[in-house]
Amino acid sequence: MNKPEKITIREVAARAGVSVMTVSRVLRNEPYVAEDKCQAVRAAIKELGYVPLQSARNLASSVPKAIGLLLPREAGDMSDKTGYEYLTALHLGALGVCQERNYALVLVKGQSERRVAEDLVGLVRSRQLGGFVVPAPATESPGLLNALARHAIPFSAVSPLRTDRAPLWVAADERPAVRAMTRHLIELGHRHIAFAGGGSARAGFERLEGFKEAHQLAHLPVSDRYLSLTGFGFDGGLESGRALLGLAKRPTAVVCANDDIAAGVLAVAHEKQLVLPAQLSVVGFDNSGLSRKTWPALTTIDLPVAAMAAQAVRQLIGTLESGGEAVAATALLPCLPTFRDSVAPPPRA
Amino acid sequence: MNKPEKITIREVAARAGVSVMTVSRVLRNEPYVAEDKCQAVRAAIKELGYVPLQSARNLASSVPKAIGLLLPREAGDMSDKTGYEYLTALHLGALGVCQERNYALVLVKGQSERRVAEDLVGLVRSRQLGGFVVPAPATESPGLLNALARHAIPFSAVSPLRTDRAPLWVAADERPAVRAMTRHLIELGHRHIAFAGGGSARAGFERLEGFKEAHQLAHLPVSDRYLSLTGFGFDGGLESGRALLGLAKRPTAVVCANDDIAAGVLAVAHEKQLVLPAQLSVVGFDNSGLSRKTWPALTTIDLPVAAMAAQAVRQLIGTLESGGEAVAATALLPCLPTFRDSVAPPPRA
DNA sequence: CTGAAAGCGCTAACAT
DNA sequence: ATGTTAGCGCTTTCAG
Repeated sequence: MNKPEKITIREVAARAGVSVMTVSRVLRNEPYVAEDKCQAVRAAIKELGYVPLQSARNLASSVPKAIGLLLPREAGDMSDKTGYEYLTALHLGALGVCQERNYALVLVKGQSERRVAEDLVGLVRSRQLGGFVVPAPATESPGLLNALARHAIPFSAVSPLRTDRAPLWVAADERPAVRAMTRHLIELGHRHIAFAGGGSARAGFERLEGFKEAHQLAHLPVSDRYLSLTGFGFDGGLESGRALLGLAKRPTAVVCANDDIAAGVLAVAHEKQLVLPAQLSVVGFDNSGLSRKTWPALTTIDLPVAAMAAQAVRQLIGTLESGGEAVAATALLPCLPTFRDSVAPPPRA
Repeated sequence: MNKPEKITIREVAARAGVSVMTVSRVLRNEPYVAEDKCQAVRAAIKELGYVPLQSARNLASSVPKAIGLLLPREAGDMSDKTGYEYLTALHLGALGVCQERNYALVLVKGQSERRVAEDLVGLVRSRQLGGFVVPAPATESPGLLNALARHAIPFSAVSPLRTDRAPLWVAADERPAVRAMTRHLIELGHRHIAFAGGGSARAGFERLEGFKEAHQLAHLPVSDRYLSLTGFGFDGGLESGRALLGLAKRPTAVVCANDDIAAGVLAVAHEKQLVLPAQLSVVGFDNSGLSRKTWPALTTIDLPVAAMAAQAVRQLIGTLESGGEAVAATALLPCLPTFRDSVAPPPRA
C-alpha cells in the first residue's frame, strides 16, 4: 500500500527504458521528444507515482516556482479583525492562480518596519520566490518599493494610490461605480446626500471623487457640511453618523466609503430611532460579509479583491516566464453594484 | 549598492578563512566549533549579506522547512464570504509561529474531492512540507485523515469533532464558556432562554451542551420549543429568529451558536420592532468583527482561532524537530466572554 | 574541533 | 531526437 522508497527521476528513466534527460524533457514539455518515448515516460511516472522534487529543480535551474504574498505589518494586531475578509479574499484569489500554474503561495508578513526590506530580500533568495504581491497599504511605502526595485525583485501592487510607482499593478475602477450609485440615489429623488469616510488611501479618494462627479453631472451642489471625512472603520462610521444625522437639515441619504462605515451610520440611525430605509438611505462599498448582515441589509458595491490578487499573480508569473519583460498588462477591474434593502426614495417633504 | 554576485557558502568560507564545513556548522548551530572561528564566520555572513538557499539545504538534508495550511475546498465559492475572518485568523496565527521558527507557510487548497489526498501527498514530496494544519471541517473527512496517516504525513487537526482520530489536535474549550454565559443570563433573571444554531460541527455540539448544562445546574428546564437548530449562517439566524420570536411565549433571551446567527436573530427582532436589548437579549459566539458592528453590539465569546492555529504549528514543528515522536501536547484553549450591549435583564412580567 | 570527498535530485550545456 | 558530463549549494559521511 505504501511506497516508502524514494523514487527519483532515475527510477522513472529505468522503468521507461530511457535516459534521465528524456524524462526531464518530458517533465518540462520540451518539444523534441519522440511520441512513443514520451508515452512510455508518462506511463512510468504514473505507475511509480513520481513527483519531481521542487528543491532539486530550483537548485539546478534557479527558476522560481513560488510567489510571496506580503501581508500588512499590522495584520493580526487589530482586535476587531478589520481587514480580515480582505486578506482572505486576497489569499484565495492569489492561491487559485498559483495552484493552477503550479506555483506555491508563500505568506510573508512584514516584520519590524525597518527590517521589512532586507527580510524580503533574504526570503526571495532563501525561498527562491519569483516575486511579491504587494497589497495596499504597503503600496504606499517608498522604502519598500525602492528596496524591491533596487534588488530587481518583481512585484505587483494591488490597489496602489499612485500607479506610476510600480511597473505592475492591479486596481479596481471604483470611481465610476460610486458615481453610478450616487446617480441612482439622485434619480430616486434624493437631493441631500452626504458622504462618510476616509480619504487617504486610493479607496477613499476614488470613492469620494465618484460621489462628487455624480453631483456635478447632475448639476447639484455638494455641500461641505455633508462631507464627513473620518476614519475607515466602524468607529469612523459612528462618528460620521453622529455628525451627519445630528445636522439641522439632515441628509436623506449617506454614501459611505465602505461597509464598516455604513454599519456605523446605520447604528447611529438606530440610536436615533429613524425608520430605515424610509427616513434614511445608506449605501456602502466592498460588498463585505457584513453588508448582508446589517439591518437593513446594505446596498453596496462589490470590490473584486480576489480577482485583483489573481490578476497580480498572473502578471508576476507572466513576467517570470517571459524572462523579465513585463508582458502581463496592468489592469483596472470593474466594481459591480449589489442592491439590497438599505435604499429607498427620500421621505416626502 | 547592489550585490548581484551570488554569494554562496564558499564565499563565506573564503572570507572567514575556514572551510565550508565550518560555515555549515555555524549555520546549523552545531556544538563543536571554536569560538573564534564561529565569530569570524558570523562576521563574514553579515558582511556578505549571505542567506543560505533553502532548496540546497532541503536537497542535501531533506529536513522540511515548510508547513502547509489546508484550506477548505469550498473556500472562495461562498458569495457571502462566510468563514473569511476565520481563515485569516488561521493564516495569521500559523504564520506568526512559522516565521519565528523560520518555516515557510504554504497555502494549500483542496481541489476536487477525490484528488485531495493524492494532491497533498504530491505536494508534501514536491515542496518538502513537514506537515499540515488541518482546520475543521476537513477534520471530519476520514478519507483525508487516512491518506495522511497512511503516508505518514504529520498533521494537526484544528477544532475536530472527535479528538481520537488525530494524534495531534487543538481545540477551544467552548462548552464551559457557553455555560458561563448562559448562567449569566439566568442570573440576570432570564427564565425563557432559547438556543439558535447548528449542531453538526464540534462548534455546534459543544456550544449547545454548554447551554444545556447551565440550565441543569440551575435546575431549570430546557424546552424543546426554545431549541432552534438551523444552519450555521446568517440565514439560519433569520430562520431561527422567525421561529423563536414568533412563539406565543416569546423567549427573553437567545443564545446563538455564532455571531452570524445572532445577527440574523437581531435582524428579525428589528423587523418585529422590538426594543433592544430591553425586550430581547441576544448573545453570539466567535467575537467576529461583525459582533461589534451590529446594533446593538453583540455580547459574545471569543474563539481563539489564531492561537489554535499557532499551537497547531508548534505541535507540528515540535514533532518534526524531535524526530517523529509527538512531543507537543494537544491543547484545549479557553474561550473568553466579551460583554457588549446586546444583553439586559428581562422585561418585568 | 576541523576538513576533504561524495552526493542529494535535477537540469544546462554539450555532444551524438 | 537522445544521451553524457557537469555541476546547482548545501550537508552528510568519514578522516584526521
